[in-house]
Amino acid sequence: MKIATWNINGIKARHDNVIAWLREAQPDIVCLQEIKSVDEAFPRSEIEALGYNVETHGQKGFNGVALLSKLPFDEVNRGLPLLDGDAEDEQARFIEGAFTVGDGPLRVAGIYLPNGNPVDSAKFPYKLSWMRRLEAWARARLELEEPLIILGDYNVIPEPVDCHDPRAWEGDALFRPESRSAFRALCHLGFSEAVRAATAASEVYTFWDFQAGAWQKNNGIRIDHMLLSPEAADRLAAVSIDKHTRSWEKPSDHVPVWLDYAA
DNA sequence: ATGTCATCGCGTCGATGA
Repeated sequence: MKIATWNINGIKARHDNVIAWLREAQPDIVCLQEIKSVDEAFPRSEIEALGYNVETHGQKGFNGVALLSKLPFDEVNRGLPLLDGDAEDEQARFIEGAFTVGDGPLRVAGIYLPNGNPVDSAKFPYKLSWMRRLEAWARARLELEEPLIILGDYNVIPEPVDCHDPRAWEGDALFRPESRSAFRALCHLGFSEAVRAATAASEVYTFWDFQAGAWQKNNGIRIDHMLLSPEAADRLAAVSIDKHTRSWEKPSDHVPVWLDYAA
């Protein structure tokens, strides 16, 4: 079965592209980020008509995540738990679904990790604290020893090979040592990162900026990731990036990334 | 590193976020 992530950069602007891609790619489970919509404004019934169960965690104007699944949801959780001392978090960036695949469980968490720029603002510490929360949550989930996939827009460029021009990203929140180190710490809990489990190739990107002809110059970055628990990694059969959607009319700046999971 | 894009607000552009 096909499990995918896509930062669509607004469901209102991307409505037709999302429907077209669902019809074309036929994914079984999809995590969408940046729906930029409240739950009531999400085109739920239209996507249900394509055979999906739909769960959203939206907010007005910004952020917002959704889970679409051809399998029924056994459980849905919205929002990443806080740690002791954390302030309330109003931002909709996390949704988790539990499913039954064959006779076993599968957990899928869709995340939209904070961008963190500019680094001299409160946004950067918010990013790092969000990553600490994600690590704590993931650590607890791993104790279940179940197939778990955490996928979405991580807003982290893991290594220099994951961007066209590393020097241009020096100092950026996506490439700061603190961000990369927190991402590595998460992986080192025991996750396999699907794209790098499949290939060591360079110029493998998932995002191209709208500005300065980034797409035409292939000036991209790899920031949309899929992390698999050991139980899920055992079933990883293939990985792919739907790069062609970046040249569609009115594209998102991100493209869908997906894996084939042996059911 | 900015040649862009999406959204909101009550306004037909500016602020904000990425």
